Parts: sequence; C-alpha cells; structure tokens
Amino acid sequence: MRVRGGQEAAQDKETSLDSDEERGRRGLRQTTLLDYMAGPAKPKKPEPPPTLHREREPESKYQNTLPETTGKEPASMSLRRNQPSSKHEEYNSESGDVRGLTLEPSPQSELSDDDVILELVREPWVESVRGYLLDVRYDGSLGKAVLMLYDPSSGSLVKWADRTGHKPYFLTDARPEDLRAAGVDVSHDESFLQYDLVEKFHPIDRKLVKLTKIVVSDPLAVRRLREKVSSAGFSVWEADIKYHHNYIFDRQLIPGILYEVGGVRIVHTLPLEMDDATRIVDEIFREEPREVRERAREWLRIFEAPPPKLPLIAFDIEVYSPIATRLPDPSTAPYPVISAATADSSGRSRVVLLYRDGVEFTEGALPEGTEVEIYDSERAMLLDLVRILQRYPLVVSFNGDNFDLPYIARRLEVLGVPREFAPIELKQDYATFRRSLHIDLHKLFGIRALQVYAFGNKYRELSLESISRALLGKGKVELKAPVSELNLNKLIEYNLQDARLTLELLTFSNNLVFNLIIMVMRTSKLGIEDITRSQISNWIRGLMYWEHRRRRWLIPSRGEIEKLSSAGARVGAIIKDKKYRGAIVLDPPVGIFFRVLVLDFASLYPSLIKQWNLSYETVNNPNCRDTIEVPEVGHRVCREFKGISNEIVGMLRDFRVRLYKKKSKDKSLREEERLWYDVVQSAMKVYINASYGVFGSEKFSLYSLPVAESVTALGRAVLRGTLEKSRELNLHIVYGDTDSLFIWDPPKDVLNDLVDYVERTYGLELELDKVFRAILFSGLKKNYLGITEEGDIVIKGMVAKKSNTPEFIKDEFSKAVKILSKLEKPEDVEAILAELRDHINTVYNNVKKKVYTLDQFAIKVMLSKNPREYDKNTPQHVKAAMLLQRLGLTLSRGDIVYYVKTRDKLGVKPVQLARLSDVDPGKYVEHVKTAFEQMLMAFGISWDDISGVRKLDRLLFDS
DNA sequence: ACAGGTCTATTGTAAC
DNA sequence: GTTACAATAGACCTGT
Repeated sequence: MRVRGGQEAAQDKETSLDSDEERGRRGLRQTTLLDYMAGPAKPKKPEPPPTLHREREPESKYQNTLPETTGKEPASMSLRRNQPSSKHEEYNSESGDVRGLTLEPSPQSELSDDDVILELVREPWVESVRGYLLDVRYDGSLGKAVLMLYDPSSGSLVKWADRTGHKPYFLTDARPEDLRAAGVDVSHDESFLQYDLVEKFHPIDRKLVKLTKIVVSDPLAVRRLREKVSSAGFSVWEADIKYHHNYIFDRQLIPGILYEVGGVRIVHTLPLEMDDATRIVDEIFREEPREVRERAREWLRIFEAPPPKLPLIAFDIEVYSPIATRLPDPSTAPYPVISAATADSSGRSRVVLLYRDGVEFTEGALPEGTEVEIYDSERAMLLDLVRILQRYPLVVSFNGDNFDLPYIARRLEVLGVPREFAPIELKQDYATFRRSLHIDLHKLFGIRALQVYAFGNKYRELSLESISRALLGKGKVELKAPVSELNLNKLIEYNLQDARLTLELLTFSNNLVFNLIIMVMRTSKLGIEDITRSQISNWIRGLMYWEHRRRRWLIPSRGEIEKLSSAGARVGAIIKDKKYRGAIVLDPPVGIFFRVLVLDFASLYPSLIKQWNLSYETVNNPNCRDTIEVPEVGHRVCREFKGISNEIVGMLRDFRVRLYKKKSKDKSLREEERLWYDVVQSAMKVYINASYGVFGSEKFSLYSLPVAESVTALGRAVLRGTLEKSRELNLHIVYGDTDSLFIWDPPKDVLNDLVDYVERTYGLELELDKVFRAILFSGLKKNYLGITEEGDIVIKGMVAKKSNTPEFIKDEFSKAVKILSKLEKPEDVEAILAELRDHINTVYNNVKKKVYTLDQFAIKVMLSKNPREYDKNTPQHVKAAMLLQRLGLTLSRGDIVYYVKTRDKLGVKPVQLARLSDVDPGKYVEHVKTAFEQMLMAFGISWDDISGVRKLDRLLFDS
C-alpha cells in the first residue's frame, strides 16, 4: 500500500520544525493520523448520516492553551457548546428549549482541545509526494519556496519546502569589482550570499551577454539592493519578478499538472508521448522548424493531461450588524459572526450558528441533508469553521479576500485567540489559509478577459446574485428583513444558498470554471491563487517569462523595449486620447438587403502577429538588417530571426484552430473528454484574443506600442486589400468592421476566388461566418439587424439591445422583431411595414398612458466609480444614486443604479423612491423613438413618418 | 438675470 | 486595445 500523502514524512518534518513548547503539548495526546484524515476530504467514503454525527465536546480545557477571552462572555458558557446537529429536530418541535439544551454538557469527548489546536497549527509538510502542483509560496520563516501540492491518494493538500537550494537573485551588468569601485559593495549586506557569473542571450541585442547574478537569502533584499546598484548607474534585470514566480520559472514548473517530488527532485509525470501525438503535431506544424515541432509536442502533453479532481469547499459567513445596509468593517470586526455555511463538492453541507437570545427556530423545515450546529461560543464556532475549511485543499469564497477571511481573522483576535492559532494569512491584496488554497470568486469573475471571452459578457454586475443568475439560472434567497433580524431557519437557508451558489459557480457543467483555471495555470505557469486574482496581462507575462527562462534569454527591462518604440518611423498622426490608430469600420448603407453573406478573417490579429513575426524584439530592432516595412506606420519588422511572442501566439492559435476546436465537437469522444477539449480551446481563445491587446497596454511588462500599432495597421491593409479585390471581382460589399465583410448576394465561385486570393496574398484564412436571409441597415456603424437562413435573429449595437434601455422598450422591440422575422423576400416589405406601424402606434399610446409598470420604466446604469468621484459632471444615474445615499444606502463602484425619468426639477428618481405617477412619459417617448427609428430607417422612413403618431403627438401636446 | 441655442466634454454601452 | 453610438452636463454665446 502507498504511503498516504506522505503523512509520515509530515510527522518527521514537524519534529524538526516544532518548538519545544509545541512538542510538549503534543506529548499530552498524540493526534492520530486518523484524526487528521477523518475529515470530509475523502470523496469516496460515504458520509455518516446526520443523526450519527457527533461533535467533540466540551472545550473546557481550551483555556489552558488559549488565553482568556476578554471577558465579554461568561466563562462557563463561552467554553461550552451545545449538542449538535443530531438534535435539531428537537429545536424544531420545542424551540423554547434551545437554551436549555445549549447548556447541557455533552457526556462524551472524542477530541481534546490540544488536538483542536494541533489541527489548527499543524502544517502538512512532506518530504516526498506524488501530487498535482497547485501553487508555490514563499515561506518567510523557512526562507524557502514551498510547493503546494494536492495528493490524490490522501485527498489532501501537502507542502514541500524547497530542497534544490534555490535563492532569490537579480542580474546586473556590473562586475563585483565595478560595484566595489562604485561604492555599492552589496556583498556587505546581511542578506548577501554570493556573486555568480552568468551568461544570457539578450533578445534585443541578439548576442550572449555576461552578467553578474547577485544571490541573496531574502526576497526583500532584492528590492533593497537593486536600488543601490541602479542608483550607482548600473543596469539591473529581473529584479521585479516575485520570488515565487522566479522559482517556478527557474525550475520550469508547470502548475496544474501531476508531479513526483522527492529528495531534491521535482519531476512531472506528464503522459509519455502518445503514438498519434507526434503524428498530429507533425501534421499541424509540418511547415515549422524542428524546435517548434518539439515544443509543440511538449505543449500537447500538457493539454492532454486530464485535470485533477479535488475536494472543494465553499463557505460564506453572516455577520451581525446594527445597521442593516452596512457591512461591519473587517479591520475592527466589532460584531459577532452569527452564522457560517459550507458546501463541499461531495454534496455535504453544514451550517454553524451562534446562539443569540430571542432568536429562534420557527416551524419551517431546514434544508435537507444539512448539518446544523448551534454554538454558545463564537470563538469555538469560528475555530471549528476554520478547522473544517482547512481540511480541504481548496476553499472557495465570494469576496473572501476583502471580507470573510479578514473578518474571521480579526474577529478571532478580538475574541482572544492569538494570531498563530488562526491559520489565516492576510497578504497585501488577498487572504488565504496557511494549509489550504483559497479562491475568491468575486475576483475571478472580475477578470475582464474571462468576463468577455469565456462567459460572453453574460453578467454585468460583479455580485453573487447577478453572476449566478447569468451562469446558473438561479439566485440568492430573497430576504424581507435584514440578516441580523432573521429567524434561524431563514438565516440557515439564506447563508447556505450563498455557499452552494459559490461552490456551483466553480463546478457547474462538469467543473467548467475550475478546469478553465487549471488550463490557464498550465499555460501561464502561475499558481492557482495568482491566476484567479490577476488580469490577463499577468497571465501572458507568466507564460512569456517562463519561456524566456527556458531559452536562457534575459528578460529585457521596460526601458530597453521602450527604446525600440522611439526608434520607429512613427508617422501616424497623434489621435486625441488614444495611443495609436485602430481598425477600419466601413460606412454601412441604409436599407434592407436580401441574401447577405458575412466573411471574416479567422483570428485576424493573432494571425497577423504570427504571419508578420511581430514581437517586442522583432519590431524596429536596430540589430536586424533584413527587415520589411509595415504599411502606413513604417515600422520595420525583422525577418532574420523568429520572435518569441509570435511563436507562442502562433502555436496556441494553430492548436486551437487545427486541433482543439475540432476535438471539442468530435462526437466519437466521450462527453467528458469533449468538455475538457472545449475548456482547452476556450482558454486558448482567451489567450490569443488578448495577445494583441496586451502589447498596447502599459500594464503589460513587455508593452510595445510599435507591435500593437503594426497589428492594427496590417489589419487595415488587409481589409482594404480584400475590399479592392472584391471590387475587381464585382462583389458588392455592403459593410465591414475590422475583420469582417458583408457581401450582398454573391455568386458562389467568385467567393472562392476571394478566399483563395486572401490565402495567397496574406496567408490568412477567410471564412464564411453567417448567411443572412435578410438584413436591415440603419446607416449607423456597428448597428444592424439580420435574419439568418436558419431564422435566427442577430441584432448588433441597437439601442433596444443595450442593457441600459428600459425593459418595456426591449419587450416592445422584440415584438417588432417577431413581426420582422417573417421577412423573406422584397415583396413582404410592405405588409410587414404596415404591421410594424400598428405596433409602434400602440407602443406610443401605451407610453403616453403609462400602461407599463415602474420597473419596466427603470433605466439600469452602472456606476463606473464611487458617486463622490464624479467631479467633472453629475450624470443622471449618479444623481439617483445620491438620493439613495441620503437614505443611508451605500452605493459604490460597480453597482447598478435603477432609476426613472421624472417630471420634477431634478428629472430623475431611483425606482426605490419613485411612483408610477412621477414618471415623465414625454422623456420616454424620446427613448422609444430612437430605439424604433434604428429599425425604421432601413425602411426609408423616420419616426415622424409613421402616420398617426404625428397626429397623436400633436393632439396630446395641444390638449 | 435668464431662457434657449450651439458646441464640446463626459459617461456608459457595445462591436470588434 | 480602438471605433462608434446615445444621452447628457456644462461652458459659452445671444437676445431679451
């Protein structure tokens, strides 16, 4: 039998690390392996039925090891806990007895306080393990990098402290004697370890350079010494890379895959080359050089490795608050946590409650299969909660970084638990557990690239409610009273629902989101806690840095890349508020067109990056002789060597287009495999779509304006060239935007000519995207309505489709669209127009008569900043927000304000304060007008031309 | 002083 | 990341 999770090793390690004090305590009662493993983390083991579940009791000896509480609670009560879940039926029938029961001491004790403490402070160190690498941390007290691995054989997370002797360092062009001569002899620094002479390839200078590696014992010393060295006029490199990242890059680790760690070796266990893998890769990359094909084979093994399945637990806490609308401040944690719910991936759910005078159970049933416990002592409750959470390798929260974790941590301090017994680590911008990993879904779903490319902009607000509504089709439990005033049944129901939603957001659709995270970790080479908290530019940075290290390339400094930027021809006129020129949007016609085909360039920008060898070191590099000029902007792209960005982007693009898009739809594969491949291709899509954007963003460490500028310039050239060719071929292009062309009723063979031309001339793939049976153009850019051959309706950019358009307009507009969808041939136009006219007349009258509800009149607009930060002017939604704030409601950045337009002087009112009689119909007529006009314009008529409307308007105005 | 007009800037949302 | 649109705020001008 296998050693379980290296637990034996863990014991050894503990002995060596423990202080005398801790050893002594363990002497009291040795925690058995079983105690530790008995947690719910073992997915296979069936859970005991709730009635058999018995919590360990009592906690009277707690005081021996933990300091006295601040005296807020009477000792006799604070240290005792009631009989748990098994009794909750009794509470139901005799709620009046809750108090009596809570004071009843339990007859049995299974776990002493020492065990509780031990479990809280113990760290699962191992010397060897076979497990999935999930993250790397830096442990300050050890002064070492620590691998966090999930061991599937024990179902738990283990830690492995570095034994490879890796140390923090940075690079400089100064030799040790130069530093001495310049009076910055860093070797006297207390953290200094040694100088190493290293040779690296400089990607811009295109030659090997000899550098001094200043090795230190402490990552903080890097920052300190870097300042010294650079202020003496020397160049420094790679000094701003976080140490735990440096460790991953240097050891060439791939988070998210299975490793065997032991001794000083960290070896991945990727599946050996599958027979057909070589064949597939050779086929896809047959035109690439040998090294690229070899790289591709390694990538393939990473993508093909199945994702880990690990036990997850989601949790959420509810805190008492005297002011219903305000959450207590986690930095002071002044009020008690009254409830905490957990839901795990094996289907188990628990709620722990704090006993409060006068707050009782009601008749209603409790959620099925849920273990409920009431505590007299908040401290015991929180410690138990943390203990349970820490048994899982991965804890999930919604906003845990900014609320739940800091609150619990601070609250435990307030309750007299010393910091070292509360295994929560509050980092600079996030919070986690000492022994578990933590994902905050609020941060994860706030990553814009995911929002847009992975979730198709389905949710707008970053709240648990709106995200789960959009992705799971269900929301939070609706409350009629503030959390602090709920009876216990409702509190349990509400709290638990939040925990369950949180869990489900990660696990729905066969672990879609979790698997996506794993895939992104593997690609970016960053740990799970980094990936889930950083924007895509950091993901790409991880991948690029890792790749630089693999090639033994020096990672250039911002300044070095910046220099190439100014070396460029730079002819483009400076555009106001913009850094560079973007894409072309063709002027659309006004009218209705039948049989319009849409062609688009498959991943235009990434393809251009690949085809044109665009990378920070290939554009405007003076160390390259053989260059080719980018039209319009005049940047010169190197042809002598292959760039790093385009190689990576090109590889991901090819994998996606040629392999994984197909695999995700391959019916011969098992459902689970297909879903995985869909995740793989989605992750690649996120990457390649962002690959162009990051070069134009200062936040990206390899920021290169010439690259971004060249991409868009080439995009324009390609679109223009294709347009010209279309004219030659007598194709009628009606519209186009960035990478698409709308062609009116083309002969089929001519279309093929165009596709061939694009392939030949630009090496790009032009694909048929859609065929519209009919399409309406309003004459506005990015604004059309089409009906495809299959009868699907495609609406782009129209006012009626925008999220800030009142609901009734959307409803009425979609009725109009239904009428329109009958449109098949030109002869239908007249009849349909007549029908539309009727409908619009009705709508007009309905608005004037206000037949809609207040909610339907609501305009929903997001606050892009906190209300007080609007200093230039005060938009309507901000005015409405301020009215709400006067009532004590706090509104902040990211919140959506619902308001109606009113007749009073201010002109707006939040829906919460408005009545239907406040609504100004005249202002809504204007709104309706713009919405429908975008449809009517295609028919060649304007709003005023709709007969009757004008008459009615006058009539109503006159009266 | 102020109503009503023009013009520009700000803001939010969407397409790509 | 840029391009594009709608709605509106606020500055400025003009006529009374």
